[in-house]
Amino acid sequence: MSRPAKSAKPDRKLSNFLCFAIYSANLAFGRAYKPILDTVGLTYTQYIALVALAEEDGQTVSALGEKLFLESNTLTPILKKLEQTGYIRRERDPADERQVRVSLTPAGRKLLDKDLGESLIEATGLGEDFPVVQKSVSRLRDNLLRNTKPGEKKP
Amino acid sequence: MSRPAKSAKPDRKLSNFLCFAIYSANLAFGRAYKPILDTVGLTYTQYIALVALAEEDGQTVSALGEKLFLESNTLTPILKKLEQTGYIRRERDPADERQVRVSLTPAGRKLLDKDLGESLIEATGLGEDFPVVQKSVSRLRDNLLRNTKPGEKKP
DNA sequence: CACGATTAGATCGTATACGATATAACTCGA
DNA sequence: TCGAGTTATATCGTATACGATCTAATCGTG
Repeated sequence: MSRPAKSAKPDRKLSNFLCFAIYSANLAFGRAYKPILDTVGLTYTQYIALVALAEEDGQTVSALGEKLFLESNTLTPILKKLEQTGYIRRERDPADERQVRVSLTPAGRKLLDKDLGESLIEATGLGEDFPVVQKSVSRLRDNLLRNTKPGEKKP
Repeated sequence: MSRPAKSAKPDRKLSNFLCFAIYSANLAFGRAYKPILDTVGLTYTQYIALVALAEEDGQTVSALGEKLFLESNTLTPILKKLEQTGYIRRERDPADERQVRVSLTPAGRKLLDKDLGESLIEATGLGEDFPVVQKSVSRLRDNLLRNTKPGEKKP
């Protein structure tokens, strides 16, 4: 989607598309994190999932999915991999066998103490705009999700 | 990566991670575009590739890849799909048979005239901040790519 | 001009995303 | 309480991303 324009014919250039800016910035983050995460045997998404898990231990797959905006079809394989790597545990909730509770292992907790992304803060070159951009993009995401919920129209 | 903090122990919450904001905003864009793009039989990435192609017809795969920050391993299958769907043509350059020139078909050009993302501008809820966010995120991307080039260090 | 080095695309294997569907566990009303 | 409906997770098929590698075409240098 390109930026708003008063004129009838907006500039249909890639560089004016906000969606492309986000898309390509996401690629860039993935690449920036790769060499760092390779040292601990994690992928970008796996790392993000660990951070979400750190906020609250013993979450169900759906709860984690709500934080991450992902569902079980995507999350299950990722969590299985993280379990296999030894950073998390997955166990059925005895009180409701449908649910799977996910928790950090000591290895997982130790990993998160390292603050692996610290070195990238400077690499963004945003300086004091950092929190502003972070908030704008989060707001953008929330608005998009709310305003385009499947089958819904805005009032 | 979380936002900068003066304190020794920054808030390691998901919501403070710029990379997560970008990651999830990208998911949100993909979902927002889906119902629109479904009507013309395109995926999100395929659509972005078409827009990049519209900037200049007859580009090589690498040239397109530079605009999109993608390489042939990702781009080739996408372009083959777009050819199959009838929106582009792919042909070896007679002057250098290694290169593949990609061009829009009339159907592809017609599609791009429709301005499919227009309706999402409002859904971002950014209002007049739209171009500001677009530029900040693009800058962020460029900085990340420049400052973390494989094996390189900043001076 | 021959031949090793380089270049452009393509292919393959792995890891996400995600719609559609499957499966097992729980809920709730007749 | 029993069976229909619901819920939580998992599975499957398709489409990206991307490192590693392959192949064919071109280039460069002796």
